Amino acid sequence: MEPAQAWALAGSPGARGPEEPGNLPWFHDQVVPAGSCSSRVIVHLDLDCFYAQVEMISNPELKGKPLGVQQKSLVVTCNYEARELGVKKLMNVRDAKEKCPQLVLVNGEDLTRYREMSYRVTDLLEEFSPVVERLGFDENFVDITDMVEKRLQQLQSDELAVLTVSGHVYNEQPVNLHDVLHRRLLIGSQMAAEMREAMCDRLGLTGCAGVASNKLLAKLVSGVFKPNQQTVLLPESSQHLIHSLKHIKEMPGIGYKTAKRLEALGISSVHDLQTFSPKILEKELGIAVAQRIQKLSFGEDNSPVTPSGLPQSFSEEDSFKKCASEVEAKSKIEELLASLLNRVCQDGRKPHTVRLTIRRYSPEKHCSRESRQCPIPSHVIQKLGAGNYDAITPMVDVLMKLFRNMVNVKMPFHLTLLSVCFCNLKAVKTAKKGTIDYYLTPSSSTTSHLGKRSFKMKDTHMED
DNA sequence: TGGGGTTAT
DNA sequence: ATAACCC
Repeated sequence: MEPAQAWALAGSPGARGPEEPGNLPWFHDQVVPAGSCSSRVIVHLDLDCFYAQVEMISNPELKGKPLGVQQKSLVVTCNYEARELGVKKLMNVRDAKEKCPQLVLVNGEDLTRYREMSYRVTDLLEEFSPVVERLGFDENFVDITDMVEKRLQQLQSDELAVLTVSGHVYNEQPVNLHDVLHRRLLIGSQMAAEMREAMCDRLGLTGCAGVASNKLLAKLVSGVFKPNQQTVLLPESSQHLIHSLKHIKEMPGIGYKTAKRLEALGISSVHDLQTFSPKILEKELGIAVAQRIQKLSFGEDNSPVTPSGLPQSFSEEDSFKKCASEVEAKSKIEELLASLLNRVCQDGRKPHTVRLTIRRYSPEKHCSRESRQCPIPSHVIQKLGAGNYDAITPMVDVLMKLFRNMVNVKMPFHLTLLSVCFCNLKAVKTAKKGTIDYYLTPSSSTTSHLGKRSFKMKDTHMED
């Protein structure tokens, strides 16, 4: 944990800082009436090399050694010991071994344990505020505006005077305790520290946090001090933060494609994007993208933290060098399906749509995927859940129809990826107590709903 | 380049 | 159904 920073008190009487407004007495509330300003406090939490951390928890003997997590021929992530020896994320296994012959590799193609730990993190954060948005398996946004406001109201004026930051302040900007926005962000930094401490104490995980007034800035600032540290951004430093990006591709929300198109327009820096003609940008990218990314370039992002809740889809995929026959494809699809049925069973909800995705081999060309989807026949949906053994054969039949719809099996083909996705998940009707349905519904008594992420109990005798 | 996810069109 | 984005 970082030591309390000396400049946390830089806004005390006598210290420099932004000029005090008028003749306001110390700690007099500012002109912005409570509750009437729409400024938010957002925290972004980002676990350190998440897969590697999970592996080190699974097998503590790996701790202290350079560790990489391998999927196929890639080291998808690695711990900090490995990074110090030159291993990078998404590095080829051959290059990684060459750089670091002592590198220990574990296979990370099965995401089950990562997914489970990921949801434990989200669940923990939801104890602080229900407004938690997941981003991948290892990042979460939390909107703590309301909690911060409540804590500030509780504070007495003598406590306000000694309010301190937890962790770093971006750009070493002095804190002004007279500024209500600063006060709120400091409380936010303390709550972020509490979240990180809870993650460490209860799950054994370390990570970074960023606290700012919107998602974009919180995410950008969370990565400033790594690993296992946190940073708060005060509003006066937001321009400094966004201009610290060396290229617009580093802006979250500007991906590979958009960056390429912007580059074709001569836009490569944040400043280029800020000053580019909005009209021309709208014509090139469409009004929606143009307006959104140009706002991003100023550090403006009004997108809400959208609670993720339960997942919208479950998918499993496998990539390989070559799949060129229908029987081969069928056996791979059966494998993917077996794992998926287990997951769907545990979730408790039922998918109403299934999708099959393939990637065809093509030399050089950027890999594009094709997919076909269809409703799951209702009689198959009903077979989902219990042992789901009766569901597998009809599901494979459905999937092979989708397969033959995409791939002409009478012609030679060469696939490099297969993926099966269950989506359009619907809650299983829960029969009301006392009704006829309650006593006739077969699955309701084996479903346990302990909070949001319910699960199916393993076959146990049914009482009650 | 893996094995996932989301939203917009 | 695809394309873009995120990790």
